[in-house]
Amino acid sequence: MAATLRDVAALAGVSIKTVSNVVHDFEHIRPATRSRVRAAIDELGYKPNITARSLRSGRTGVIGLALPELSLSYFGELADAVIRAAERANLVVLVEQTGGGDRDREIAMLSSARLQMTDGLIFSPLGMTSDDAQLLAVPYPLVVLGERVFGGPADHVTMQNVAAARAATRLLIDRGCRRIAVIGARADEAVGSAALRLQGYREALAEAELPFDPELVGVAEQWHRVDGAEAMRAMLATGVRCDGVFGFSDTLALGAMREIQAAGLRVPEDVAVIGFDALDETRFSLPTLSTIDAGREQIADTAVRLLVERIAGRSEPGAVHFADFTVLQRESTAGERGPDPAA
Amino acid sequence: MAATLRDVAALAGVSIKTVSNVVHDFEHIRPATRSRVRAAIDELGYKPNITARSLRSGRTGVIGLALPELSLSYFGELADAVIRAAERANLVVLVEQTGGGDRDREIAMLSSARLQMTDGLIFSPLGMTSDDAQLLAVPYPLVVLGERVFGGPADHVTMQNVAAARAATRLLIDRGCRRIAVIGARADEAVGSAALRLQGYREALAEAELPFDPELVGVAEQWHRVDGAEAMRAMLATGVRCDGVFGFSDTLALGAMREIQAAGLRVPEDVAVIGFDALDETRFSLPTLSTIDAGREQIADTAVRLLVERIAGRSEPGAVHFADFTVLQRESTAGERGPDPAA
DNA sequence: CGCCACGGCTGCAACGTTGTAACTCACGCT
DNA sequence: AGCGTGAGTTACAACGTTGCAGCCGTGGCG
Repeated sequence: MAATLRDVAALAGVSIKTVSNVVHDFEHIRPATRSRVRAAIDELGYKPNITARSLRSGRTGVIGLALPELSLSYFGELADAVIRAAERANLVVLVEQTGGGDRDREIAMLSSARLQMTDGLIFSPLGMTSDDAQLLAVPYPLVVLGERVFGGPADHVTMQNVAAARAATRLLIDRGCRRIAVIGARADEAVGSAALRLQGYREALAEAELPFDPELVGVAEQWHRVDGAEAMRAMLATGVRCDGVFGFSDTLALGAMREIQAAGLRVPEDVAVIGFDALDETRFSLPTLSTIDAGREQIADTAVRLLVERIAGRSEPGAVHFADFTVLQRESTAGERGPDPAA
Repeated sequence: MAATLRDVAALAGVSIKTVSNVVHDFEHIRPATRSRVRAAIDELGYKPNITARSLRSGRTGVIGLALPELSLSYFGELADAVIRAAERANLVVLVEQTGGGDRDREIAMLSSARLQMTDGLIFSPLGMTSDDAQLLAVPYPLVVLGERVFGGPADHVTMQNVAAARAATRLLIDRGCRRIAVIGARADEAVGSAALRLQGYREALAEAELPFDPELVGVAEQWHRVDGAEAMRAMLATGVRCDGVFGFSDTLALGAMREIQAAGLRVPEDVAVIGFDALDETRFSLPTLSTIDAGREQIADTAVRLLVERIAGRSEPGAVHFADFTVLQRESTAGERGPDPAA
């Protein structure tokens, strides 16, 4: 059995509370008493019982992180960042998976008994919509990530999807691309990353006075690599030609790039490609993939900071925070494209 | 404030203990009482306080998972599998990162106060060695994963590295490869994945009576994609020729494959490539990458099962469990290679 | 008829910690 | 001498739960 305050107190010949005071570096303790207690602590190898402390204080020092799937690189990298940010705040992270966009599981997670021992939750939904916003009125501190649910009663940390997508598209336009395909649109989606990035794409086209061609919109309900490949293959098969591709995620872009190359086209000479997310692996594809760093580290830091503030009871929830983004120019959009000979 | 047993008891006009009995589906309760208590529970929205229950019972229902980095795909997928396996056992997972092979951090993790509220730990070290085995004698249930520490006093779940590496090499040999390079050896390593996989490689060569050529051993201390690319580039730069490459991990193999293609060689026609780990993304590379599924799901299931047994106090620790492996034959090793014209 | 068994329920103590109030000195001031 | 002050320490209660012993009443059995 592990030693308790009582054991230490008995050995040191003081009261339990004095030992507790020593553990907490309380000021008014005689040096002699302090060292006697310290010795007893060392001798018994005493470690405070966190569970008892939690019961007493109402805090566990644990925060929950609910996200779709760790095996998706984006969420693996996000969890990495959240855990590191939490560690800096002396918190530890309990990770739950909701599956890839399973709305019911996401909603169930919000009232899961498994989260009881958590001081608060960072929640990244993929299946809920703004219609479900009122479900975010939970009786514990909550910070929501992502683009699925807006207008809820919780703090919200998100990225500048429209502006970042506009910048990505603009990069292709500046490089000389005139027929730019997107990969990753969702058929029935009004909110969410896909809709916002599509909006940014259209804004960039409009700014450059380029026409919007529905044939250049590749639909992909899931955003795995295979989905990007299939969408690209389908587009190429219909004979639609493009000189630039904007993948709404890096995995989509990498899948699409594979199909472009398999079709005998060169990247970036024939088709330039840019992704979104700045996954580590984009630095090592062939060619290296240009992408958007939408501020994942900053999102993790901000989410943890907001959650800590909410746990401490400071500030009112409901604010929306946008992270900064960066365009990462790599090989897949390198070079300058001359005037289009076919135009 | 959340409702407690006391509140429910007062509302239902029964004792606290009766409410507790209802919550726990205790048998001998009059239906009338039961429904009255149930109604009070619903009215107040009572949820048991897990922290208090933990203090009383000594169990938290939380297990720890300590691994190097979630942003490495292998560990992201491992964590995914562990969390799913834990969920089936009604456990929730607290994830800690030790960094990529930081021995001191790994050792510190074993006695971290942050794990106090955990019933046990699944630990995947990357920097420790068998010299540190006695450090695994911790006063809580522990299951160790991986190839770094053998002979410790904890349960151990691992993969059949030697046999699986032999099978991977054998696949290349059967395909007709005669000069097979490996990527991912570590200079100073006696134990660990690299050493074991190198041993399997050498056994397969010996079986086929092929010579072992040190020039074909590519060193890579880290196993990111960039390390595989660099090792391969270095080997190609020295003029060493090979017709097959066995990457000790999928990321290494994918990095190596990129360099092979960048050098103007075709995969699999000029050089066949096989990896190790069966990462999801190997299904979507160009060409798709043959690899070894070393039994990640089974490892996660077994680790959770053993930990549960140890928490329950059943069985003595110290056993080593080996997962089954599968060879996944894909495009990167497709086709039959004729007799080597240069031979 | 007396006793036991048992269904149905209650009260108390305990898990290990911490906040609050209070106690005991020693000291210095009036 | 009497009193306030504050350092050093302690006792007690409480956080919300569950195990245990035990209470009361009813019905069956010898």
